Amino acid sequence: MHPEFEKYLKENTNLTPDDIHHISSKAVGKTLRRNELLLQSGNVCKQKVFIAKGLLRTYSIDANGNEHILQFAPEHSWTLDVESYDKEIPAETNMGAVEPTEVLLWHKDDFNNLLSEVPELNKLSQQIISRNIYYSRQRMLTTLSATPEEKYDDFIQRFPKLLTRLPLRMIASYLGISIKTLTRIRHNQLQR
Amino acid sequence: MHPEFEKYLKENTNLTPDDIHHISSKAVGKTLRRNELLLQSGNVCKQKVFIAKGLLRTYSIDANGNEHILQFAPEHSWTLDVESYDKEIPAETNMGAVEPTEVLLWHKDDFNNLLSEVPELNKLSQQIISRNIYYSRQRMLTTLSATPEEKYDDFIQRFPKLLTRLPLRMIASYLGISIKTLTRIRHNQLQR
DNA sequence: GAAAAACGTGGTCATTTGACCATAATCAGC
DNA sequence: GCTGATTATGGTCAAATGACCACGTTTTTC
Repeated sequence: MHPEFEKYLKENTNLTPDDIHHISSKAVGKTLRRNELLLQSGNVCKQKVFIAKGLLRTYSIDANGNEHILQFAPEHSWTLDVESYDKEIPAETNMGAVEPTEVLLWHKDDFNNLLSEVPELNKLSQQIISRNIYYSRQRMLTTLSATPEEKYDDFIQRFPKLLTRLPLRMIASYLGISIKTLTRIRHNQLQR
Repeated sequence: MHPEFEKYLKENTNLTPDDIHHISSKAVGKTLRRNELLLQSGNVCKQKVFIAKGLLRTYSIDANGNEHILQFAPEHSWTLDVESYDKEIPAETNMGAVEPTEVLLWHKDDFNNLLSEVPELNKLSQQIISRNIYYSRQRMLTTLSATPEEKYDDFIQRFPKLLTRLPLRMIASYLGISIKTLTRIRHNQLQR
């Protein structure tokens, strides 16, 4: 049904084939073109999103029109605007495709049913939440303590596969530094 | 038994007096002097912490000896090093008292038992986790997008009561700006 | 495959920021 | 209440950073 997703579950959980099909059967697939939005600021995030292929980003736009990227979600990861999803309030962020992307979507009600029907899915879900918490903390610490160059190096270490798929300005936006600073760093690193 | 804590639960949950006493009975109280550490980097965080009175901070020290503050936890809030607590691995952060502080501590096993025995406590716990997630996101966004002055103003708005209890250098450390920048901002704001 | 859009880099310059130091005021602890 | 430690502020200066602009290259898109 959704082969990439089933492969992901097979590799990352102890779910039975039956459960996998059950979960999979509640999902709706969607294809996004480059730059297409999956969630627009002001709308409520009503779905859990699994990225089967491609790359999404979550970002917000400030008063000066500058984008600030909160998250990248590549294939085999999940994303959503938690607060909007939980509280059913308008999102303050946008979610868009960095490159052509295929996602699976579950409506909140369906997913909640699955969570109570399938304990192993619940466990996976908790794991993902935990990992996000740990990483957010780490990211905050890096943001507070590292120099721009250290942030960039950390990014490369952590997301080596994203490096070539993202325009530099998005990396800069994710790291909270200007693109000028980033090209300067790259320039200096080439010298060595 | 622990009047501040019981007051907190009475005001913030629907727990029955019996449950409240039950939860309270598993807690151990501890008094911290100013600057005393509750958790030291390298040790495992084995307890959930409720602050009955006073103010804790969670911070890490970087290679240059600079402190970076991840969290302030004033009275009637909870804290812990999540990753260390969950995985039972050494913490990379310190937790110390900013001012004389009284805390309640629950050992992990005891707290887990309480969570399964008392559904309403579980609900509270989930709420607290959710709020932390929402706030972390917001903080990251502010950190990425705001000017130092905006960060400071945001801090005042969000934690008006902490302003007078914290040395400026800790606010600067929390905001990720130098104390020099902070005094400059304050100087400018006085002029107006 | 051609036109248009997006991208990475570099130059210049003004501004912001931080490091270091000194000083006066305030606070903590006995 | 006194003493020593901590704190907030300000000066100076160097370095880092960002805004703006231009240009050549690469990538999209139709």
